[in-house]
Amino acid sequence: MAPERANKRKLQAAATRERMLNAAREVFETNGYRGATVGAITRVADTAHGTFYLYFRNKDDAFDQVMAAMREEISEAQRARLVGDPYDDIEGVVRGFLGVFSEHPGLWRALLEGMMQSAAVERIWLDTRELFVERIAHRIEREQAAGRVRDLDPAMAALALGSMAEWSAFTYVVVGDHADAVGLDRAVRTLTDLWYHALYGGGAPERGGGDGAS
Amino acid sequence: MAPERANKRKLQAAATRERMLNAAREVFETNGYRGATVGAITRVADTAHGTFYLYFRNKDDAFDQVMAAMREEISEAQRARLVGDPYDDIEGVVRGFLGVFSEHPGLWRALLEGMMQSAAVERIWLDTRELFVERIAHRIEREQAAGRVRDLDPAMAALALGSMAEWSAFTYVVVGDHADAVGLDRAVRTLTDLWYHALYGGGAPERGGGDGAS
Amino acid sequence: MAPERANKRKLQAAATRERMLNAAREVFETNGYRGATVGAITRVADTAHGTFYLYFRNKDDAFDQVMAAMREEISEAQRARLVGDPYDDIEGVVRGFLGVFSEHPGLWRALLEGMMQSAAVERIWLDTRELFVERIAHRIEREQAAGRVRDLDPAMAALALGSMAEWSAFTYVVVGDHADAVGLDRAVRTLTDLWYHALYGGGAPERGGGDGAS
Amino acid sequence: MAPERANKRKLQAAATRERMLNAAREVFETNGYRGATVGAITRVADTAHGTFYLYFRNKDDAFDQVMAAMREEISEAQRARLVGDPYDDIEGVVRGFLGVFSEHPGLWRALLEGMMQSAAVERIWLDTRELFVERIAHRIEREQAAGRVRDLDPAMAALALGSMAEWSAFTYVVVGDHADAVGLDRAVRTLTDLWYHALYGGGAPERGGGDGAS
DNA sequence: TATGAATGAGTCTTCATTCAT
DNA sequence: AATGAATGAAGACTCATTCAT
Repeated sequence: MAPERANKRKLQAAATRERMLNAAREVFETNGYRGATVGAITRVADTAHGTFYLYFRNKDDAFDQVMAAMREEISEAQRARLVGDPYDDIEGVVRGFLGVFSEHPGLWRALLEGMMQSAAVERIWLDTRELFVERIAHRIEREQAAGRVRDLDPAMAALALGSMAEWSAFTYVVVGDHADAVGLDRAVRTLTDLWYHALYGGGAPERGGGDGAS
Repeated sequence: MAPERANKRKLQAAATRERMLNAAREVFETNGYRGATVGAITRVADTAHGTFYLYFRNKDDAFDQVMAAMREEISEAQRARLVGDPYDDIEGVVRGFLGVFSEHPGLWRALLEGMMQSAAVERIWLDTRELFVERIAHRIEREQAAGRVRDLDPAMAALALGSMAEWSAFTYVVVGDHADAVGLDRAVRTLTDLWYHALYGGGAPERGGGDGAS
Repeated sequence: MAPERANKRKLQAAATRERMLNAAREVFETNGYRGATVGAITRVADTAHGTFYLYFRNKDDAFDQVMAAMREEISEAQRARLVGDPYDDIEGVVRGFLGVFSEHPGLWRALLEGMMQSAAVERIWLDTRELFVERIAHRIEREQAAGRVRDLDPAMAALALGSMAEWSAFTYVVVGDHADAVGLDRAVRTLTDLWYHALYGGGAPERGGGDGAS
Repeated sequence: MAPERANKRKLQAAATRERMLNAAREVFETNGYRGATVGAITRVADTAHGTFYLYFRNKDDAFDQVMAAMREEISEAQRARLVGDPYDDIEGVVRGFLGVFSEHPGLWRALLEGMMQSAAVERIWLDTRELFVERIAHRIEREQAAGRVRDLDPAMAALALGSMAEWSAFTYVVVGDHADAVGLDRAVRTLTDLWYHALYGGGAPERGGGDGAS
């Protein structure tokens, strides 16, 4: 009997939590980080103002939880393809990047906005970015070990290539608003091509520098 | 006499304007976009609160004027080296990017912060970025015409490479706080190397895609 | 069986009540009146939030119950020594005062804080104070009847001497944080001395006034 | 011309400040420390909410300024009579105490309430109290030097006698609401009498202790 | 008896902008 | 040209209390 009682209440609470989380996502998505107010979120969630603080410690925490869900989604998507043709792999990564940005443009904008204002959000962003960059770095190291990629600082190169993808995606998709299939494809092709050649691109320049990172 | 007096007034006004502009730069630099308040700026400029609105329409306008000065500076710096060895040229561009970020980290942070919050600042950022990207695109086109760079969408490629440099710089220098000579050098070398190979990198991948943009 | 069960329930309830009361005391002691929140109390008591209202009508009621326990303790302590040498008796009373304050400084602070905010707490304080003042007044009357103390309004004098002890104790022990043995002793000696002379102090002033209250 | 302009504005500002300060005093007086809200103060002062922060750093600061005015008033009143007949002097001090409390009962209540909640207000109270206690201590020392008062710790005795007056006043006048002339007189007479005898009271008790503080 | 989810009123503080002087 | 007093909207967070389970 007791468990039933508890169950019903827990169910209701879970429903509220979900409503609240969805409301938070929606509000951050449309209003940006600073523009998202607790009042707006509870209005959408259709709860009392105070209820917000039952599920989130504060605004940053709410944002963190929203982003955690997205991080999960990304991680899942990236896990998929990992071994195969280098070119295809890169294309997969690039497409993944652009896909994430085009599916949640508002959220990324909010993340980038928030990281400039709140140390807590900066932390969230760093965590999210690590997902990408570390994976890229490992991949580069593996290819270097296999002798397929020249000598380069893997961490720095990963940061650079990840930055290329991230900021291109943000610039082109979020700011430039090119989230249509055509625009996306154009971006994927060019980014993949550049990325591929950047790593696997043939001979060193005449006046050495390829060995600069050694 | 009257003209002299008028002259004197004008001179004084110009001095106030300069003091105000410098104060604005300083405050945006240290406090960020949102953190910069009119009160802080006038306090630094040592003027009355209301005087701010004599020289700026509003906060965005002040930021615009601050960034315009920096834009000028950048433009100047980039104009310098343009023809020469491809590798050296790229290194120059990359070094320029990183230099700008490491010299005004707070201002860039403020720019990036502001662009997420204000359409006006977004416009400022777009203008500033154009300086870089357009120049890169032209260069790529020229190199393609000379047969030294393969077929690629020049605009998209410029956006991608510019993004790589911009976001790497921001991530590494501003957020990561690697503004020391060693860190900067490491970044310059790797970015230059990747950029160079991305464009001039040898043979096409086995399963064509380099021609994807054609 | 039924009675046993009922018994068991009652026992459990009593245990919960005690836990709750102790928790309340602890929280009032450390957080003050306003700073003591229902949440903090239930957290310490390790019960659900709502359980608080099973044992207390509200915050004031909880405080009342906490203070009732202390009042009991004080009453006990004061009952002890009552007849004997006047000086010793006064010293006993004074020491008692200071002892109570130095043993529960937080609680007294909370009492004094609460009485300014809540009529209910003011009532509690008045009740607690009566314990002291009335006893002092009786004693003065008795000594007057015995011809050992001059003519004075006993109620007013009791209020005055009680105030001296109470506020000295609060000021010196609670606010001034002199709860060490040395500080306490210094206070006891001086207070006793003043109190003694105030009542038993020799001749009337030249320009009568000792008979003012007659 | 300029000075005239400035003058007019300054005059207006001074008027606003005064209105605000009076409003603050009134609100603290009637609502107590915690009950006084910025909104209530600006409503009474008939200004915008934000104007409050033009004249006060925050609530504590407002309270401080209100109390500073009262402190001034007290200091003035106490300065008056200092040398003369011991009994008269004490009566003057006692009457001063009670007068202050009976004229601003709400303010004292607020002070005592606030000091339990805010370290800043505690500081204010300590400052205010020093006015009284230090003067009393000096007086005692002088009388001891003149051989008219027996050996007693002057600081502790001053604290005790000041406490008697302060807390009696608070208890009797503010809480007990005896601010009428009759009640006040009754208190003044008894307090003066006790205070006088406490210091100048005849022979030491049979079982020494008067020299306890030596 | 016990739980704990939900409520919503209440408060301080910041700041861009205006305008009379 | 310069001043600086005044505005008032906006927003995050707390907490005593209730009530369905």
